[in-house]
Amino acid sequence: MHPRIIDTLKRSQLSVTDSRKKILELFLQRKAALAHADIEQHSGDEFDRVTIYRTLQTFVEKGILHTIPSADNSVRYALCKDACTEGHHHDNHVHFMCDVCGTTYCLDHVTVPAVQLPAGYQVHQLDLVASGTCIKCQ
Amino acid sequence: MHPRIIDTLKRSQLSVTDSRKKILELFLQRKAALAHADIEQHSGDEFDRVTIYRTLQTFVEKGILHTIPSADNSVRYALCKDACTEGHHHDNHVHFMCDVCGTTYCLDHVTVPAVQLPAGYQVHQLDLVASGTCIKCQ
DNA sequence: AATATTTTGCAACAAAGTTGCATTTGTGTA
DNA sequence: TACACAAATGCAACTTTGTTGCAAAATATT
Repeated sequence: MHPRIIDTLKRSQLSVTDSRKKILELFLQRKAALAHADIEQHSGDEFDRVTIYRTLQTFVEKGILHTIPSADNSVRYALCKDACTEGHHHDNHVHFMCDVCGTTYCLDHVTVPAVQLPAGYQVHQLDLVASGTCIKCQ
Repeated sequence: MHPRIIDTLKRSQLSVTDSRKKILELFLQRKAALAHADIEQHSGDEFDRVTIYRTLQTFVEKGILHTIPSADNSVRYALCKDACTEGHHHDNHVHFMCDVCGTTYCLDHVTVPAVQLPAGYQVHQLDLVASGTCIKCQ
């Protein structure tokens, strides 16, 4: 088990349960973002579907995961950078979604450039999703 | 009926049907983006749910509408700029989603800035969604 | 007006997401 | 360690959302 798992859960004042440990481990192992369905597959029949929904929701609320918008009605989740060392951290990085293999990546080192919006729009968040062909699918 | 409706459909080689006229008119009337559910509400029991799904899909394929990604599992649709005069036109404008009233706007005059991605990622599309508080909800 | 093509509505289904509640598991404390 | 309290899980039932095939209806073509 990844050494940060327990810490991460305790820092967020969450009970340390099997499903949370397993789901968090999944995200730590794979660098890519995961949709609900991916997690359901990877965890087999180990946990109830409802538990997975609730766990994801909890993790988002606690700032452990963030959501990545998509145009295909399947929201992906990814670890918040430094979630396991510093807690919630808003950094507005770019996401990349591969049209071929479907993998979604957090490009942690590419930040969303500032955008000048018309007067009257107060921006709280900026999501930039690039899509195309990823390194592996060229 | 909006004068451009018939033209738009014919230019895309689509049969001019009641549901298509009505749905296109909805988009022409309201400036904001619409989700499937919005359309279902606004058209009452006039059309079958399936027809609405298929119409939206057709309009996207023909370049009449484009999709706007979201993090809440409800893709919005909006008229492609100049869809009714010039056909499909790729312009990568910014979208704004209001957290308060839920309205999604196309900011046609704000373009998505170029982003430098790591080598190996081939970008075909860029979607920038800003969220926060819109003019009406301040 | 007659025929060919396209679109629609229906029905049945599949997938995705939600809610309430009893049971189980985890946490803090004596 | 055992106890009591709090929190999380699993189950069942349900709602919502999206898909598919096919006959009937509407539209386009001649």
